[in-house]
Amino acid sequence: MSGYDIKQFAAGSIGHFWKESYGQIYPTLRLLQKEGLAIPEEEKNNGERLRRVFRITTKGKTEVENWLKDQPRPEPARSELLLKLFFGYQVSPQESVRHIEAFRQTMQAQLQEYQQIEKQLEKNLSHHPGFPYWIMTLQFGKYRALAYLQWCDVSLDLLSKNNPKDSKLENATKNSNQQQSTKQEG
Amino acid sequence: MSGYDIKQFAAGSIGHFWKESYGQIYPTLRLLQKEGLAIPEEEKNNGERLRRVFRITTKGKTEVENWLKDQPRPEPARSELLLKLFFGYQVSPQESVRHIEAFRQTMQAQLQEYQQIEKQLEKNLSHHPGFPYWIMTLQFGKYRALAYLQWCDVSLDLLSKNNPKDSKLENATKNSNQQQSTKQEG
DNA sequence: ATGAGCATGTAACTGGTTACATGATTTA
DNA sequence: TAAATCATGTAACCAGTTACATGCTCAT
Repeated sequence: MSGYDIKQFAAGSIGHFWKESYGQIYPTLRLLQKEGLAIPEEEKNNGERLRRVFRITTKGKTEVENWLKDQPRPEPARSELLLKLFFGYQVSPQESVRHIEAFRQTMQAQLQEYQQIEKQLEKNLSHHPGFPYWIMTLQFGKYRALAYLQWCDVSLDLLSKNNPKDSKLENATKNSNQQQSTKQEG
Repeated sequence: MSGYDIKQFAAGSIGHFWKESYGQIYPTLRLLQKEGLAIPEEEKNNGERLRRVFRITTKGKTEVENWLKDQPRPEPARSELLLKLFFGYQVSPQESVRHIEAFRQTMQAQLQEYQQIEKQLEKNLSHHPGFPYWIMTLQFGKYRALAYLQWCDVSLDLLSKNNPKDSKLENATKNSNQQQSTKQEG
């Protein structure tokens, strides 16, 4: 693939749990070449656009396999949302409510996206050997999104109990599209 | 607080979703001082150890409040676990099973830790205005851990169906402490 | 012709970790 | 007396993003 291809592929497949920028991809491609893990194909320059396509070497493949077997590093825990909620008592509770509601919407959107991708996958690639693995990564996102949605509900509840002044007002005033049930099929 | 204090406090409170290193803390403290957001107290040097204690200014406090109100940035999505699982079909399925089992253990440990912290909090700080906010951040971790545990179960199931050769062998051979039920009270 | 998309890349910067250097005090 | 912990900090490095520069091609 070319650097551009890699970016496109990543965005359309692993995009919901991994992103790469060109500033990372192009220099890395050079590095892989220098280390003999990838080789450039003959540049298809004749008439067409310049495209620097790389191909993985056998050395590169074994390197990938070893990397796949290595224990993955844990995700660095850094949630700005939780950080702001932790100190939320220092400002009005509405501020925390706002954060959680925004987060809730993001999760709801994510969940729907996952469900759509899953349908597409099932329709088009259910016989690919990668299929169960791809489904797993999607399920991961779905389980997480559902859990977060539930958490949003109990947290909003907790905050409104803690700050009963606006709870009636808010319910009457707002277009309550966050009042939807969280219960869904896994 | 001093830089050391901040590190200690962070580890013991927001530690499960935010970490800071000295390499970050000490230079930042200087920066805050230069910007008038924090001022150093008189150094308690007399007889005792050198301690550079800082205090927040009123300007600093309003800055904090504004920051608390600002929408938190979304967490950068980068899961090495999912990345390795996504390409898992390129190596033996046992490799993916290993990753998931390791992850499962981590989540189980995390869940227990959260539950312990929650008990401690309830015992000692249930009347602090911050209490509901701190509970919320803990609940976040609990909901997530439970969801991940469920995901581990269905994923291990999926992989063993997909690769039925070892499923019987494995079940008989291993000390199956991962066979525990995931069902727990939220 | 104008803008979207194809395609390459670099430079500056930001955020953050790790390793190191130093030395006092407390505890086993 | 050895190790843990208190306490300060810096330098080097690593990972990663953002903004920029360039220019072609294709569809409207």
